[in-house]
Amino acid sequence: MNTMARDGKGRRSTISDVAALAKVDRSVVSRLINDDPRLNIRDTTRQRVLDAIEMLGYRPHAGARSLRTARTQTLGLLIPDFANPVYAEIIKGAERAAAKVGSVLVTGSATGAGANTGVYLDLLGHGRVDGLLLAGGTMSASQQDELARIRLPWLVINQAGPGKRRYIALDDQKAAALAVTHLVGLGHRRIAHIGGPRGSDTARRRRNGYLHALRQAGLEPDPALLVTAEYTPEGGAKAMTHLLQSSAPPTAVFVATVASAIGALHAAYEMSIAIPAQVSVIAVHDLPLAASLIPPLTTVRMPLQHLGARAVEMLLDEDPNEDIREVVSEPIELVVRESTAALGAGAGSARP
Amino acid sequence: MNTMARDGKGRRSTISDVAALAKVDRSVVSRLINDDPRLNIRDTTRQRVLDAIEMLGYRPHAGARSLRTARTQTLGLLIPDFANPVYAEIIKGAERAAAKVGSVLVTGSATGAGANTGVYLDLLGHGRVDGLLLAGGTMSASQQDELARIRLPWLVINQAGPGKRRYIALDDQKAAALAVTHLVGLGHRRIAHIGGPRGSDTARRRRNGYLHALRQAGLEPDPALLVTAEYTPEGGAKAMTHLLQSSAPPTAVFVATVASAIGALHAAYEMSIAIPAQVSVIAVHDLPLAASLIPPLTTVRMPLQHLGARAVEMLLDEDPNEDIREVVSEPIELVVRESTAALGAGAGSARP
DNA sequence: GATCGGTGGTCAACCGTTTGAGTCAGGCAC
DNA sequence: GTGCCTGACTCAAACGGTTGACCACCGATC
Repeated sequence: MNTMARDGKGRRSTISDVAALAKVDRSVVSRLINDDPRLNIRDTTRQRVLDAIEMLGYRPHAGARSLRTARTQTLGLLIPDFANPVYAEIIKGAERAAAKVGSVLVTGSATGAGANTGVYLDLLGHGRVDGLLLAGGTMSASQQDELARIRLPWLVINQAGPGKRRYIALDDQKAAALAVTHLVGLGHRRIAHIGGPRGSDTARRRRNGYLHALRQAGLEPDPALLVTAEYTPEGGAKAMTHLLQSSAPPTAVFVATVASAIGALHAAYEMSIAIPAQVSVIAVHDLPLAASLIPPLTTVRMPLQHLGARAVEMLLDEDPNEDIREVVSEPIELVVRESTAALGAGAGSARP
Repeated sequence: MNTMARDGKGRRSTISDVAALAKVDRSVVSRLINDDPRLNIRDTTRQRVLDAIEMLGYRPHAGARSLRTARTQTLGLLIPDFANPVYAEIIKGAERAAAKVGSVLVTGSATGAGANTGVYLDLLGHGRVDGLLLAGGTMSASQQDELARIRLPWLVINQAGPGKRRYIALDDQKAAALAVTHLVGLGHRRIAHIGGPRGSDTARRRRNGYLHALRQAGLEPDPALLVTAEYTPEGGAKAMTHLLQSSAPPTAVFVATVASAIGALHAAYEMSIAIPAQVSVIAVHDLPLAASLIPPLTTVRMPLQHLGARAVEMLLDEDPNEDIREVVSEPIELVVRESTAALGAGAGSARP
């Protein structure tokens, strides 16, 4: 009997197929696969059911289940671009945290949907995920309202500030201060900043941290040393070229992210300017890549995986109607490699 | 009336709430949002319904819908690791293709699930996605059987070979031949290969292409010049160091992927070996990053975005019970930058 | 010999949508 | 006046699981 559901090209088998084959009620099958403690079952019966499941290749239908239970065991993460390696780290942490609570994390990028977050909000909006994480990018107030209206728990990653209601962010200001202080400690006075794009919240905070740390060190920021760039190698290269061509170039550069730093190093190479002999370079985010650049890049390590994991936890634990504002400050630490050197160490420290 | 569903902290609004508020039957609402051609509706009624939807912030419940229609408008993509930038390109292409047919692509990585693909098969298995794309990694025959049993359309990206039943892959053999031929054309005879990890299918095909192209050029492959490495900078660095320390080092190296090439360039830098003056380096995959390496990396460009897009199309178009074997060979082309040079061009072409 | 408490299940309502089939009022042809 | 059509809806049965309530049987207890 029931071979139709087993080997036909036809429909997938359902819980009723399993129940019929095992000669029990559907509810027994359901309680068994969910280990419902209210289930009392003979070992022989249990085995019959398990055999039937195996024989039919039965998997519960996620839609039906979520319809009844109002839970999907799925979390969504929306990022602007998979090509930015920073997100790979955040995703890794978030996936692990999700797995720990028996959920699966699915990630999508705004590029695919024509940079239109709205499309994803529609598609993921209701009954597909239990919560939505929004990383990077920019979020308008109306988009926040929209999210709240949908009654979906949500959390923004790395966008802080007074206009935001539910976020978790890294302490970018501290990271910037750490970088600038390192350069100052090496004797640098003309310290430039290749910041992130306008509108980016992390860029704003790192820039503030840079300005603040300079002043703390008794240095007056020079507007000519403050430029912006996309978070890409191309952006970083353009900005670095601009800085190095100026009449009074910096002796050290604090780059807002490692992707831009790759371009910055490359621009210096193209102009035959030795790093760190002539110019020191330091960047935020200690990605695996950083150690393999030429020269190995001095960075400020940020707890990206932790950020992703913590975001998942808060999304699930906190009341979806309350505001969330959390800033992660630990551990943020300097990783000194070969792209920074003391001012005036001169060509002596340059590689041949 | 019905304020409960609108502004209470309570449940999300359903199609019934909308119908009640607009004083029509649920079916009218349903047909309206799906533009069912069988719907005849007065303009005033239509507006009432639209207003009710807007007022309640109504979104259809994806689970209920997929339960009824047996479609989710969602496709899943499983990759081994988000840190590998090759996948960023594939994802981009796949997302765009999915969006074009009104679906959303969600991506997950095996790392999050403890490297256990099985977990994802369970979670995504049934009723959550309309089809599953599996990229990279390795797939056993039993896993293929499992997928077939679940009756979910699936397709493997970049794993070809006789044991595989449903795949789409790039012509890695051609890419390898292009690389080797370029090096041979520059006069190189001792050409090494830093291949991908054992078990990787792309690695196997690139290695075969390398061996075949060498023989085509009348060169006998030297086993000492054939090493393997993980698809990471660290892996590439280790392999390169090994090659360069040998008593008879190569004059050119064909690296299986750009991530490893980053490490290879770095290893040469650490050993003060000039690229390309002393050793030429070429790699597969022309990622944006390649142009920003030091020196800019000569690569073989592969249509990664096209691969992702085509995978989505085939997943949806082809009969899920038939085998699929497609190899994409066009466009695959050489991108010459500065990491390769003619044999014996000597230190003259090296940068200061 | 009626009652009690497990044990090992069964029954049926419900979750939110979709969709084939049916209803009903009004207009038109004959 | 009857029949037929059409426009504008309404009705109700699925879809596949979950879960609180219920039941039949059996051995033990009072």
